[in-house]
Amino acid sequence: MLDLYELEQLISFADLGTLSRVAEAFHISTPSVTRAMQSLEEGFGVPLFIRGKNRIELNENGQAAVELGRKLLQEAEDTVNRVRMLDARRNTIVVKSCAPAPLWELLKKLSGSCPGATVSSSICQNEEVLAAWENDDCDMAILPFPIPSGEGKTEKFMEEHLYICVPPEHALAGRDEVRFAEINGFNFLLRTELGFWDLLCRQKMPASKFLMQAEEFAFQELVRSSSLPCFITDYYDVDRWAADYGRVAISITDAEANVTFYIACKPGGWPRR
Amino acid sequence: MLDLYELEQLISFADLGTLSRVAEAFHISTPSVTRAMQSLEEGFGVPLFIRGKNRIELNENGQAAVELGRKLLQEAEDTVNRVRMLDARRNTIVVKSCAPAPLWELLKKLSGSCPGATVSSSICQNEEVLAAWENDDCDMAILPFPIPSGEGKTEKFMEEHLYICVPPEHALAGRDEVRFAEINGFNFLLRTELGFWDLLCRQKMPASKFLMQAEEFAFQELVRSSSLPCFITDYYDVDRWAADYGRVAISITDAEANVTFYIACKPGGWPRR
DNA sequence: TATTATTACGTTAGGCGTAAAGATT
DNA sequence: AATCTTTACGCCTAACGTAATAATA
Repeated sequence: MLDLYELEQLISFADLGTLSRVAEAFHISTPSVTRAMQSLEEGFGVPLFIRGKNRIELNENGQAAVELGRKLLQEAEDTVNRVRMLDARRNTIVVKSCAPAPLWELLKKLSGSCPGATVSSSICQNEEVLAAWENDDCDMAILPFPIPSGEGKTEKFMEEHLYICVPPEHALAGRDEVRFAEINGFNFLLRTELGFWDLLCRQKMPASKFLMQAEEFAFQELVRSSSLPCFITDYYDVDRWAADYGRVAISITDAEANVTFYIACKPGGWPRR
Repeated sequence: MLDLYELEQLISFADLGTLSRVAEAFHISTPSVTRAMQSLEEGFGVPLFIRGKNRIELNENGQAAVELGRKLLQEAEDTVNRVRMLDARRNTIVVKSCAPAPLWELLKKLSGSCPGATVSSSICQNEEVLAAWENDDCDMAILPFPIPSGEGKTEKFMEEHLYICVPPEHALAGRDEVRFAEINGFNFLLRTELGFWDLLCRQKMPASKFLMQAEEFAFQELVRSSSLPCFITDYYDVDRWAADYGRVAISITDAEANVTFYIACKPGGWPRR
């Protein structure tokens, strides 16, 4: 029976050129390597080397064994990796969401209903979420529209309403509500990783520029210290949030700013089997 | 590192259903099998079994490992077999000939020039020889016409002339020479394994029937005891051969009965490297 | 009771490293 | 002298089988 460890040494020999270097690389003695190569030859049943008194090199069989052996080792590695992947995939709930708030809401619920489960979540654009859902690359999908779902079930999950948040001295501060068209052209502070909100803002306010901030802390400092408007949603207590930063919140009335999120779940409960 | 022996036991377990049967099949003790399965689980890094107190079965990981493992084991086997094949192929000269006589002649020469070599020879029809030559499935080819050969070289090898051999009381016994058309309709004794001669006879003498004899000894006895005509060629001493069986030899004058054999050799001498 | 998996345990075979030999550059 | 492969040899681990345990059908 072929020994993959010995085969690995053979391949290392092909790469390094001398048994001593193989021994060094594997942290074993040179006699061990010699014996491994002899055992390998025995296993193949044909000579693999041309032996001089103190030189050894691959013959044509050996070269073929190395080439085929590389493939075999790769396949062996793939074999265990695939099983591992399968296991990992089965024990993790993969969630793709188009926005942060409904994802957080879902994670909250999951930590209650599936306390042990590993959850792998990511926020991305609508199309990406849809693609993942259709390719079975996720177990749950959150989108701002009903999800066409043959298998599994899709249902209304939550609503979220968008506000802008401006300092009291801002031109719009006195307003009760606004429309995208009115704020198009203003520059905004914006968090990254907002999923479909990001794209929506750029589409509805093509004349605006957005100062992206990846870090929550940096974002908060900018909100506090600058007079640039930013966004907030009713996932938070909007008025208290605005007050904390010395600002006022103004509702956006466009239909697109008032979103209903839908969630789809693949069938088969947790943990799977 | 994955141990193929352990993997083989896992697969055997999938087939046999119980560790005891695996132990029996491998002629080892049950604890050995238990340990092998534990070691395998360790290697994969994920559980492969659902364990009861005295029951054990594959879980989903285990089933995947079995399926992938089967492939891997097959590939491991293929790996050593291919190297073996390569070695065998390199150390044997494969000869395909369309007829016995030039093959024997070649073998005689090879035993002189390549005393150590293993020679694998076979006699078959022209098309088969040509196909083998073109597919690199043989090192030397013998055919009754010049061989179209990009690589290697082709040259005239020998001539052979066909005779019929009849008892003195036979209707044709007095003739000096004959043509196929004249002997069409007579029934003949014929050896098997004659390659293209066989087909030639059937084509030139469609009205004749041929009593095929696989064994040389049986053939000779029939030649001696029956009055059926048979064939002989000048690869032997035709007159002496005929006399030994109390017969006379008559030359066939058709062009097709007087053949020039050509031989083609793949490049690269012997032994290869 | 018969079968099965697993643990415990003692023995042994085989694998490893050290040391040394032989050879080459 | 330095490097390299291979053999010899002794130790020691680790793999194996026997026996025992526990549980099930």
